Amino acid sequence: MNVRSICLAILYDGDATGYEIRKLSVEGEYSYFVDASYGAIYPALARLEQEEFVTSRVEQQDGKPAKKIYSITKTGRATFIQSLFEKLGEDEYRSEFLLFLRFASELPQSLVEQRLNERLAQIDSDLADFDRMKREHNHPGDAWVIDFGRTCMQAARHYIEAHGAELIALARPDRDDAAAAE
Amino acid sequence: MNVRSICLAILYDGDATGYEIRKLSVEGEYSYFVDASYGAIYPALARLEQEEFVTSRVEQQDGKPAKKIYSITKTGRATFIQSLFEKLGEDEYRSEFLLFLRFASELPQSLVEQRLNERLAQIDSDLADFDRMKREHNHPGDAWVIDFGRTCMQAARHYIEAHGAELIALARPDRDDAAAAE
DNA sequence: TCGCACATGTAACGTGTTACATGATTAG
DNA sequence: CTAATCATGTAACACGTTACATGTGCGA
Repeated sequence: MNVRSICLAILYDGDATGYEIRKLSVEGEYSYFVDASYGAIYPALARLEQEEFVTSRVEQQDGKPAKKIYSITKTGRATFIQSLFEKLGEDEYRSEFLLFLRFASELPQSLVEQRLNERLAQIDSDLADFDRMKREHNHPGDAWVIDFGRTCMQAARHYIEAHGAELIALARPDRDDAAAAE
Repeated sequence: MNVRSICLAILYDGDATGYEIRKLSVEGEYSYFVDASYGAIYPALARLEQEEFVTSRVEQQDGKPAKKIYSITKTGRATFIQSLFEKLGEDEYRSEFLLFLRFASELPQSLVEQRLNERLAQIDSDLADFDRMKREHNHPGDAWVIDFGRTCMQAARHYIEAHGAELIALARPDRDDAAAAE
């Protein structure tokens, strides 16, 4: 799933600027699919425009810099939907958190406990995000996908709450942390 | 989480060759943390050896090419554990599958249904993998992490089984698929 | 007045992938 | 006899990030 596809997916639901696309993909609803920077988005949009998958118009604003608003074309829509017919790339999950937990037995209890608590807080904040998104969602499939995410997150939360203590018990008593680092 | 760290994490549990590390990270237990290729692993190991975080010895084999077996050093161990004390990178989840489902309303029902079934099959195969891994696990934290993964996957599975039909209902009746691509 | 939000864009850089070179053995 | 597995390594390439350039207006 490259930056090009993400631009098309976002523009599918409505016009946007490069600036807005980046925001959506880093902080917003799309952050669960991608995480793209300006250096990737602006060139991608320029190329998409050349290929006539999107068009742009410039809008002057007083005080603020001019905006370059992109719209998806009919060809762009067709190409994007067509790409969904092709074999999907595999989902990928990369978790430094889980790698950390795997080594709980080599780490001080206090650190393991802290990381577990941080994760619970993170999940709660994500869950709140999902609720906000669900209120704002516009696309018909959104609600389903959001609830899917919520279900998985809640399962993770419950597991940590039910079994966190077992992991902490595995870790090193706190005086030992100098030994662990040695 | 770069390739260097993964090499250290794998070598932490025992000696391995570059070939074996790649296998573990693509097909094996580590595939849930990374997915590294030869072109990344071999240079990383060479650099780690220069920095004295690992050592290597060559083992001749009859019939097969010679192996270069890497071992982690004391410094390597300490450095790796120390890196776990530092602030963790965020988990990342990238799912083409969810992006696809988001656009269910633009796609033919048969395709949505097929993808949902493929996913169920994929989850079952992952679940079976987890069971195998749990039998083979050597590291104390492994069992916890594996059960965590299993819990999340099972939640995903149940959600798809319980709510898949709602998504299919949202999709386009099958005659319509030419229109969707247009 | 400091820094942030808005807004676009480029150049240097980092990191990892794909494809190739090499070559014996074994299973189908 | 073909393909896969074992095994290491490199070079070309793709893709994306970080940092910078540029400039205004607003809130703390």
